[in-house]
Amino acid sequence: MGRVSSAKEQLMNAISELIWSGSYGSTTIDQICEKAGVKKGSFYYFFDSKAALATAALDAAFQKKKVEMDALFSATLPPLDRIRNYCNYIYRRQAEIKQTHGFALGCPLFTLGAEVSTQEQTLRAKIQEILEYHGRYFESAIREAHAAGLLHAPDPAAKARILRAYLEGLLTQARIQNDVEVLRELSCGIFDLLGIKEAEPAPA
Amino acid sequence: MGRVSSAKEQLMNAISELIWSGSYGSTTIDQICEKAGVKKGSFYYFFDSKAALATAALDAAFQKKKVEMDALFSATLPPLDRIRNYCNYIYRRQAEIKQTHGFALGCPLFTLGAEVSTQEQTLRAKIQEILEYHGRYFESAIREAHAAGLLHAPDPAAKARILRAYLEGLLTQARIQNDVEVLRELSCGIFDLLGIKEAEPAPA
DNA sequence: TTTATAGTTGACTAAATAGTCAAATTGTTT
DNA sequence: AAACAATTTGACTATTTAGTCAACTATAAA
Repeated sequence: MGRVSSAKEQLMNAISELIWSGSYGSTTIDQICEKAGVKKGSFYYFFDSKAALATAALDAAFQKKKVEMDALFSATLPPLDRIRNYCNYIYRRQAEIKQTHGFALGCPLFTLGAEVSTQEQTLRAKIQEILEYHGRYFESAIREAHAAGLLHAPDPAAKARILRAYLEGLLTQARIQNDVEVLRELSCGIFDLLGIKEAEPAPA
Repeated sequence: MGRVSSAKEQLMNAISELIWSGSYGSTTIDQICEKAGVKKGSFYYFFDSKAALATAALDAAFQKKKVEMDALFSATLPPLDRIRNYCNYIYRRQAEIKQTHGFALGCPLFTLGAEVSTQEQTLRAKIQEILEYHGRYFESAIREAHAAGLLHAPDPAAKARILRAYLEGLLTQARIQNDVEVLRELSCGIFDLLGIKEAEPAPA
């Protein structure tokens, strides 16, 4: 009952875009509302603050992303292929972003986390939660690869953390240098870290 | 002639602290001035903008840091010891920061770079310059280690980039999780990436 | 078609923020 | 000690920003 609205979704999309292409601190509520085509009164009808909206937006974005991740890390694939898949996916995606936005934007979660982690604790907690979730895809693939004797990783969780540090570091380098090409090294480095020889770089 | 002043230095120290412990976007000129014990008029007497001050501050901070870096990567040390040195230094330093600030702050350059790279191009350029400079310490150590047959790295520059991506990724993880302990894995991961077996974690 | 409910609007206030400037002050040089 | 140049100051303006609210509107259900 009552009228229905897409304002919530509009606002979440708007803040995601603005933070990713700029930063959390530099996006104002007015900007968000304008981009969303929603008046400020409606903003405050749905959300208490910018931080609350951002938190909700992260959740919503991850629900969408999860579908893609599940496909890339599908259990039907050999475990190392899942990781390779994901590396290539990241390169392609960032190249696409650079094409459309003019900037290599890196990982929205990690960038935002680095910015707000000392200031917005609920946001920080949400980001940490999602990042950990991402880690599980790696952990599972590594565990399976280890069991299959494809590599030596007695502590898959630790290995996954290392891999993700490298991955996020490289993505952030891409953002800072505004250069997607640094991501060509992604899969090489990952397989280096896994102790596996793998010559071919990401396809162009 | 005329009077002398420490306001410039005060302002540079203040903005460095504030950005590191918070973020670029959330530190205001008023805050900077207050922390520096300097009136806003003086701020604008010395600097055109927050971005200009930040750029100057990065330069100044790096001049100081360089002395430490030169010592840690001293040519008198075996090349792999330099890298191990630096890893341990980072862990100790971050632990110290967490002690005094209550937060693991990570790398100020990387965090700032991630935040502003799409918005403040002169800042971005300066950050990139300094980060590249840091990379040279690694590159040189790796080249020397390779020449000495301590590891296999035919492209030391590429290897250095990979190492630094991992290093910065891990530091940023420490910031996001507000947990220094993730840095225990730093040297293990680094030596993994270098293709060297090394069991012992960072000392407590 | 009424009614209750969910959502929208714009006009408003208060506070924070960036940026300016003429006058005052202080240290250096002669 | 006079003159000069470098720095400081506080009081100012203009803008941006967050946040509020009562009146209004659309829709689903009764």
